[in-house]
Amino acid sequence: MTEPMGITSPTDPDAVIHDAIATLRREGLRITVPRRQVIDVLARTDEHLTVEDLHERVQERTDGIHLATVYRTVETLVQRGLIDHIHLPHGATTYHLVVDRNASHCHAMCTDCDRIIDLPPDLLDGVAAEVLRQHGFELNSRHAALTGRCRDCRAG
Amino acid sequence: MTEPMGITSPTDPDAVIHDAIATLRREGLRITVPRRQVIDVLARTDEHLTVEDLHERVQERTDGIHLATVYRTVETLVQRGLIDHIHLPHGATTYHLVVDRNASHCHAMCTDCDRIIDLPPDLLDGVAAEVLRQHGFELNSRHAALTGRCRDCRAG
DNA sequence: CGCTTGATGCGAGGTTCTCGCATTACTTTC
DNA sequence: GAAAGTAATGCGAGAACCTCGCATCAAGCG
Repeated sequence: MTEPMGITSPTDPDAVIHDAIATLRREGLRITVPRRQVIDVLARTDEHLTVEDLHERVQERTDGIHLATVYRTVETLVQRGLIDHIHLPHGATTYHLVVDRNASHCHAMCTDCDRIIDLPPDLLDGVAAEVLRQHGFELNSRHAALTGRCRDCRAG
Repeated sequence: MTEPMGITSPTDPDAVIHDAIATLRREGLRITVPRRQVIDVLARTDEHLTVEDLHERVQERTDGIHLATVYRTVETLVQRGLIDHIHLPHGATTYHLVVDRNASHCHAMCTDCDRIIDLPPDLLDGVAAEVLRQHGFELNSRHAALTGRCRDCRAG
């Protein structure tokens, strides 16, 4: 992997934003209004947002930012490891900021209520090791959006 | 969980087709040409096919079957538990016949070459139990399309 | 064989996402 | 602080995947 990113206070939006901007700059990428806004929105929520969601919220702040730009922005941020994306059954891809690069967590989605629950980062470690040994397949647990039924829907 | 793998001859297409048709009939559903063809195609391959794939192959046999019909057919077959569908990142949903209803397997997709590899049915059993206990979330490992990089792509 | 109604064919259209191209604006250099 | 070079954006067209309503057809029944 890469060198440990010295994140000071993990949930302080301003610090996260500053780090993200610094990373972009370090990689030779330009700091544009759309990029600032997308990072800002993601840094100030713990929700998992679709591009549509992001576009909507970014629009509320700065008018005229095109949907295609948001798509390109999240693509860029994913490539640089600044945000994670998970693919959901029956729906769009959702995005969320990477706070700790060494502990990106797993997700599960309820097929009844579409809610997303976060799971421990190490949940699939054992399985990953097993799959690597048996099948030579290197699991990326980040993208693994598991599915099932959540506590509430099972009860209801 | 038990391990009832390979009781009769699990890969005999004709037997599988016969069973599937019988199930449809038992459920009061009509046995139509499109349904026959979709089941037939799926029974004679171990690939994971998209609706587009299915439509193409069905068309080669009987002309005039509409794409929308294939969509409706797979939906019906999924509902009756005759086929499984998995949602893939960056692509369409793929379908494959359920051979053993007690041991539907897991899947992983290579993000480099888009290949799908089948994984043991019990791979996520431990994780599923853990998630259920800790989070009350009932995992459905059928839909869980894991992602990562396959042996070939890691080597290349 | 004819009836009933579930299933299909068809096309319109929705949603999610991509792409090419002209224009804008971020960064660097002077 | 202005000009230059080019990365990034805004825009619209359109691809890919999927859904739906409705008229028609045919599977299964007696």
